[in-house]
Amino acid sequence: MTKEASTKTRKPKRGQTREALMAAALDLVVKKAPFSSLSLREVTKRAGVVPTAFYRHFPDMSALGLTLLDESFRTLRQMMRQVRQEQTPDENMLRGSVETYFNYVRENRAHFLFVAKELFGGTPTMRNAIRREIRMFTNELAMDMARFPFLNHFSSEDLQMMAALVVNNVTALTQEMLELEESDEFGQQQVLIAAEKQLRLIFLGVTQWKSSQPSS
Amino acid sequence: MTKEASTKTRKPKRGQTREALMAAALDLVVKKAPFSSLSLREVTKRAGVVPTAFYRHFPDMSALGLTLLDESFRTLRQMMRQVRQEQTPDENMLRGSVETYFNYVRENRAHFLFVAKELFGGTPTMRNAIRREIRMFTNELAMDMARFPFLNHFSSEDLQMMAALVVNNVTALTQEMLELEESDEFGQQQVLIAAEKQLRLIFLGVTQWKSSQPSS
DNA sequence: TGTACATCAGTGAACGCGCGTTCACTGATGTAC
DNA sequence: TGTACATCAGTGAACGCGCGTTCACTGATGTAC
Repeated sequence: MTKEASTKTRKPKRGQTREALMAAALDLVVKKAPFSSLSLREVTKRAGVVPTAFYRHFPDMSALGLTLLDESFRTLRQMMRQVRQEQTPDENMLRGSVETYFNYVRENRAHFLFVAKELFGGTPTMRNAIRREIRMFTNELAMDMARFPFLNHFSSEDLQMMAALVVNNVTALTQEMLELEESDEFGQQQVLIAAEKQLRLIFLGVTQWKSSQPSS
Repeated sequence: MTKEASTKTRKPKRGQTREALMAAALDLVVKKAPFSSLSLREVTKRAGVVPTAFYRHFPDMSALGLTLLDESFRTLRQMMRQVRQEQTPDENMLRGSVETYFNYVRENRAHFLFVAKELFGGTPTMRNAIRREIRMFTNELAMDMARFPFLNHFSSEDLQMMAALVVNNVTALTQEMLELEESDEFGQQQVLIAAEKQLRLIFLGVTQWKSSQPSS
């Protein structure tokens, strides 16, 4: 009984080693190798603690990985919702969204690199978790599209297909952007311009699709 | 002098362990982990030779990797050229090419899995080699497109952009297909249908782009 | 054709190393009364 | 407020293991004459 009441003044200082471990792992992913090939010992070394300290915070490396994954997508989801709510569905929306998104990628380079490297190289658990998130984005985008008058007469299969097309391309362009040096401003600008053009072309395809398949 | 003439009856039996090593590595990539996380010892164990035998054929694992990469792309390039030469640029071409390509992916699952997993997780050397190949496909596709009357008035930047759009999507769909179980015929069929639709939509976008930007 | 020799592919023992994980420990922080 | 105790985060030694690589070796295959 007293135990339940005694949680008043707890947890103020906890968790800073935990954060150091997560930061160390992310850091190593950026400048060395995919997360799945990092060793527990090198992560703790970079975090400045002894290897055994790791177990005070995570049962094993894969738990750390899933925590990083969660962290990566939590803020991304938030950002995406914001982008989609603020905009109206025309070409200005397109330019604005693309810029907002790629700025976010640049500001969260480490997290995106982490995800990109695990998308194919990670454990099955990791890969499935990432694919689930991407599928979720695709579904949300399809649902958003369904709300727009000039799109809402498409079948849900067609909307899914279009959303997938957009997400596939943005994913590919994100990977392309991550492959560039952080300092390569010109290259990054090029990717951004290409992204806008490609999405504009898809947008045109969608309007044309509308007239060639007026209803489903 | 006699030495040069003496190469008559050489090399008939050589190289079968070398091939066993390559097959073993590919095999492990399919059912276990990305190539970059395989150990020399497990590759030799699966190939049925002692670890030191490895050095008779490759200086190290990364040399084996680059050989596998070369093998993966050599046959793919060949197939792609054939596809592109046989077809005419209309919607039938699209359906036929997509089917031919994805059949090839299914028949060469191991090689594609190998490449997909290294595309982000591999060493910088490996990643660059893969990206160079993909860029080459994009360039060839852009050049092919330039030869068609209804496309040849676009700027080369626009053609590149369109080709990149196609290649990005096919790459993403290939990864999606590889993520499915080999036995999941239904899922594979779905990806194929989605691929056709998406490319058709891009095709429509291209015709529309033509009229909205009549010349560059 | 027969013999002596060179080349080559695969062997097996041995090395030092970084790995994940266990354990008993220490000292700091929080809690009860 | 002061004291006795519990909880907790980090330590450091130790373990057995798989790793890449070295080395001297063996026996088979190919070559010269």
